Amino acid sequence: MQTTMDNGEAPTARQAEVLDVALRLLVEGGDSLTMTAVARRASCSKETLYKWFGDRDGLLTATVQWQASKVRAGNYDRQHLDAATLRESLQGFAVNWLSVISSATSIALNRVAVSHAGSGKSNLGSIVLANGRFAIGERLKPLLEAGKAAGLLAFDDAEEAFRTFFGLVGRDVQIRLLLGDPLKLPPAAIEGDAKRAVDQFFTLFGTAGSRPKVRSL
Amino acid sequence: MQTTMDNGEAPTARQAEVLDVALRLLVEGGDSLTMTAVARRASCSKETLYKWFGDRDGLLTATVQWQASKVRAGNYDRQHLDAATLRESLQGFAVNWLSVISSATSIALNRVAVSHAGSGKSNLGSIVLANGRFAIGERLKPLLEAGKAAGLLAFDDAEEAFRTFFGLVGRDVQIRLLLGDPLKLPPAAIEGDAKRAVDQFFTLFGTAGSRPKVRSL
DNA sequence: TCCGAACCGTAACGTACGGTACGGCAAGGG
DNA sequence: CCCTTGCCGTACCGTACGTTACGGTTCGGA
Repeated sequence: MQTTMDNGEAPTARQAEVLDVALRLLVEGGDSLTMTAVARRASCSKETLYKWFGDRDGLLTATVQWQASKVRAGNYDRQHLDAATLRESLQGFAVNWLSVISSATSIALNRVAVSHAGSGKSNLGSIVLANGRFAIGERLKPLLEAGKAAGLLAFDDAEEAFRTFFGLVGRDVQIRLLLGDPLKLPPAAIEGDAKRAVDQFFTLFGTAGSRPKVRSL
Repeated sequence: MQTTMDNGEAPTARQAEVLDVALRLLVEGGDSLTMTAVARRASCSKETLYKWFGDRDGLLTATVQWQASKVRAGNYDRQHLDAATLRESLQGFAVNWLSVISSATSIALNRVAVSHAGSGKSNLGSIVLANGRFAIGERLKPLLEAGKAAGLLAFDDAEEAFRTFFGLVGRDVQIRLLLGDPLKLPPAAIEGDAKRAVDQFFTLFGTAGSRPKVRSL
């Protein structure tokens, strides 16, 4: 018999319950996710954990994918694109991204994925990368291309433009949080940062018709 | 008796040898740094390790500080500052920073620091942050202030300007590398990224007299 | 020459945790 | 009613590793 979750099947309600417990333990402290702790907190037996997830890495992988499946947001594809809606969409992306990377869950998940990328004993890093950095890239690039097609943006390579946007939005936030900096990002700060980043992005890549009134902060 | 390295004293030659071994093990794989492995590779006894560093965390801390002490670069403080030298200095910073964060040593160190920041059992995160992100900030801000005083840059808050510079230079590089993305940054790419980042920075914060001829990439 | 300090090498201890085995219980199906 | 299936709870095993202990060697200084 093989484990229940080796493939891409959705977890059952009970399994989701277990994964939520795992997520909570991960947030509480990187290494407090032991099989025994999960079993106790989820009121299930270790035998069940091993049947469902194979081993500890399997549980970790399923947990990361479980969280990823919860975060996935809708794409921004509009028919009508003018400067205002483009700006608004970009700001929405920035707010969403900053909210995600500053959340306790994301920080915990990225920490464990970074650790495992170092030990090379699983591909948690790839999973987090695919559902974080690359997922948002793939969702944002069509918007950038649309902006370019509408004459609102000017760039050669959408990937490069996105990477600059990524840098303007995230700056030093993620690495500081991962390293334990007690940085606080209340909603107001996120909103302000997103607006500044989008302004700066338009300063760099906007065409004459789409420039902000006020220059960078 | 207390451990030899509880304070800020410089390690002896023999201790430096041990710390280099620890560094090498850290690079080889996050969790391959065991006390036994260090002792064997450094041809020293575990007893000595414990006498010198107290415990495993002490050894880790000393290792991180040892690496930090090797990286420290000179400040860029010139008397004469024109647009060209400012640009050159910023580019130097960017090249240096990208080289550091893409080095195997830095990646390994940041990984272990991130892990420990999650477990909260030591302050490796603070140390890495202080010698990385914040050290470069403190070294760069005087340069930015000088640029502002010389009428070459315009910004309200040097810290905010620096954070934008940080984002433009690093973009997604550090998180991708930490998560195991097989991203290659050959010297030519670093040079190109640094130039692009500085160009963009001048587009955002440069005054009329210091703007680049070519707009962003 | 003798002594002690520093250090090497190795053996040993304690523990935490991943993984397995097994007994018991409840539910559903023949 | 009985058998199977799935699961809980717990006890257990093996191992890896941090930490300690100890015997043996080198070396400098009295």
